[in-house]
Amino acid sequence: MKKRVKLEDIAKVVGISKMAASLAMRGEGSISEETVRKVKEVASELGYVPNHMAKSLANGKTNTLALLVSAPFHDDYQNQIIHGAVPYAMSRGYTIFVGPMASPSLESSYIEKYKNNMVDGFLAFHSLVSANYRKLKAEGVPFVLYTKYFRDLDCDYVVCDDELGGYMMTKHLLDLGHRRIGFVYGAKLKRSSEVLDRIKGYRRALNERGLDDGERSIVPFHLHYHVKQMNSENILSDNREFVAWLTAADRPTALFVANDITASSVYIALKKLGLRIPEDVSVGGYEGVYLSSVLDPPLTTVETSIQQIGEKACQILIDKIEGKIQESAPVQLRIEPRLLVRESTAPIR
Amino acid sequence: MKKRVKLEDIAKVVGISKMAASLAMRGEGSISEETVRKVKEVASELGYVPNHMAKSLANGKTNTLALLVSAPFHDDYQNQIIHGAVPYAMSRGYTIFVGPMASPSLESSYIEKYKNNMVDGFLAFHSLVSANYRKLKAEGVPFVLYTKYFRDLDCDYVVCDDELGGYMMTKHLLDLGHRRIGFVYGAKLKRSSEVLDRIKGYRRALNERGLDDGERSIVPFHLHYHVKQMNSENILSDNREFVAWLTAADRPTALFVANDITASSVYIALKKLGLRIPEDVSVGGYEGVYLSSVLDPPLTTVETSIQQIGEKACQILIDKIEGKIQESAPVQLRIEPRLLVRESTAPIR
DNA sequence: ACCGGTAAATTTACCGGTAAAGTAAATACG
DNA sequence: CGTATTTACTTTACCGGTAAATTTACCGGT
Repeated sequence: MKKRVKLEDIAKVVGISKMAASLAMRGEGSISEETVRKVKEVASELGYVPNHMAKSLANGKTNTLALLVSAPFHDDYQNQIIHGAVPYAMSRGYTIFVGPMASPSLESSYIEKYKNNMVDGFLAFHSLVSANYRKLKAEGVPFVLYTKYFRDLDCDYVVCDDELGGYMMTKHLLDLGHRRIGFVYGAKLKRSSEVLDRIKGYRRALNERGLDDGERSIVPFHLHYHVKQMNSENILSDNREFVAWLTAADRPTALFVANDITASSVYIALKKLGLRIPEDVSVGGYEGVYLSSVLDPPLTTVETSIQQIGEKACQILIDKIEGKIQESAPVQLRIEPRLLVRESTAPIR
Repeated sequence: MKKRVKLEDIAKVVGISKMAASLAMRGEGSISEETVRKVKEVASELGYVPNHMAKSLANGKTNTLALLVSAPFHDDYQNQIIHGAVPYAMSRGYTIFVGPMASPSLESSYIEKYKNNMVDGFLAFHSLVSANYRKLKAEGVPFVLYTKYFRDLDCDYVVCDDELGGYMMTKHLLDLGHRRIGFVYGAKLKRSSEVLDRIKGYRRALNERGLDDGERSIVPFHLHYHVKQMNSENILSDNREFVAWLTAADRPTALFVANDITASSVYIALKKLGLRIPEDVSVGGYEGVYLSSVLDPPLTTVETSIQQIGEKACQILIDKIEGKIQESAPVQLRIEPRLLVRESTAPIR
């Protein structure tokens, strides 16, 4: 195995100092066109590849970001974030570490990596605890949250306009004639900003028609991520509140489920209860992931451009890192969602 | 912002040379217990965090791996690989770059990163071209393939025992009395090792009953990844061969679909054709991703422990990098799958 | 008192870049 | 024509570690 080619080798061939070669390669400083040409020629002849570690060590910048993703995730939400962020980052010369937060402690340990000089900043799908990020902010470490933000911490984020999305879906159901519209959320996501905002939009729409009854029509749902065998009895016994409500005389005629994957579980539960979608109950979802399109019937949902969220978040992060965004006020973006009407919602009978 | 603490700072406090501090921190060389204790104490007091870049530059090892994942992927297959690999890697002191192969050219450009001294090795879900990996092998760069391997390149890999899986599913369908069993694969995956092996198992099972009719019952299926609106007319018009076959007099009574996500599209097509699952056609899938459990009816599938594949592949890669595996013969692992019988397959009527 | 051996460090050099300051020759300016 | 400014580099020092060679001190044995 022949030794790696380094700047010095090029310099020697061209007959200049390694510093001149360095400048020539980067097109900085004042180096004659002639020399630049020669250096680049020799570099490609010798197959020169810059040593990233040396570069990073020298200028204290790694051109690397950490992308913290949620776990477990069984739809393609996080995939799409990755697909939005990574290629964009590449196009700007950055690589991305992906950190699935299999356990809460992992989140902190990823964040520790920053301290090792491994990354220049974070893209984060945060867990409930804001402490980690409060610390990052205090230390001036660049980070951008995606999909959900902290209500008690002012920082950069890119999210879907969930309040609007919540409003749109509820409006859609109201327009179909539904009056008893339930809101169902995955029990574990209880108080995430995205759920809270969707609820806000939901209640605003109800309010406009004087139908808001507070928290009463908002119920949690325990979903089964690891349904390997279809022992779907569990799905009913684990959701007594939900079942009681759906079998009551004044059961809701429509359900707005906080996200598609939860909706997929709700579908199973409704079918178990003998309720047809949409004849007996209309169901609306949120996210617009692939999953929603293969459910039977195809799920009406609020589609958010997930890839765009990933890309935008990445863009903001890099801009901040490179000082292209100066204002001290945080960048807070809300991407407008789109109502995607399919076959799981129908006029009330 | 106060300056980072470095080894020299610790050394100065303890009153030794920075080299001694370095050795003490790593527990190498011969440093007195007393000194080691003191160094570690001071280190934690001062909040010392080693500089990863400096370390890497000095010893030519980055403790970083690249994980190349496929794209687009709309189920949780790649997620599970990530979840298998990343935490395991962390536990051995490695971090992982994730590279979605949004375009074929990206694959090469990720591989180039190795040359920048950015990673010690690769975990790869390869595209069809073996050239890249042939080159890696020639250069002695460690890499482990997962899920699919090259038939024309002898290297390390961890895959599902797809021949066995194919056999198991086909046997299951035969045992249910089916005699005309079609094999359906995603048109784009045509000749990947995993599909070929599943076909091999499928044909072996058929052969045992003298039912193998060669390639005739093996048809491609064009699936719709981006079904945003449910214009599922396309799904039929894009799959004329499939439709013709399923509407013929001697249509298959069972379909073995090469993977769950394709099966989800096949479901839609079958429903469009007015064929009930499993009453009219039994359908079997492969992979056992979450998606398969929320389809209606829940899909009978061949479950492979995807996370385990990710973890194993990572383990082998790290072992190779660290020289814990010496034999020159490649490590080639086949993880045994499990038949997961749900409701999409039933005895022939 | 002399020797080899070893524990506990230290010194030197290097990994492969970059920033900052310095220099020599060419060009511009009043 | 002499000085200021550019242009095109070079030199020096440093980023924060590590490997390898070297030093120092102490030990028991003869």
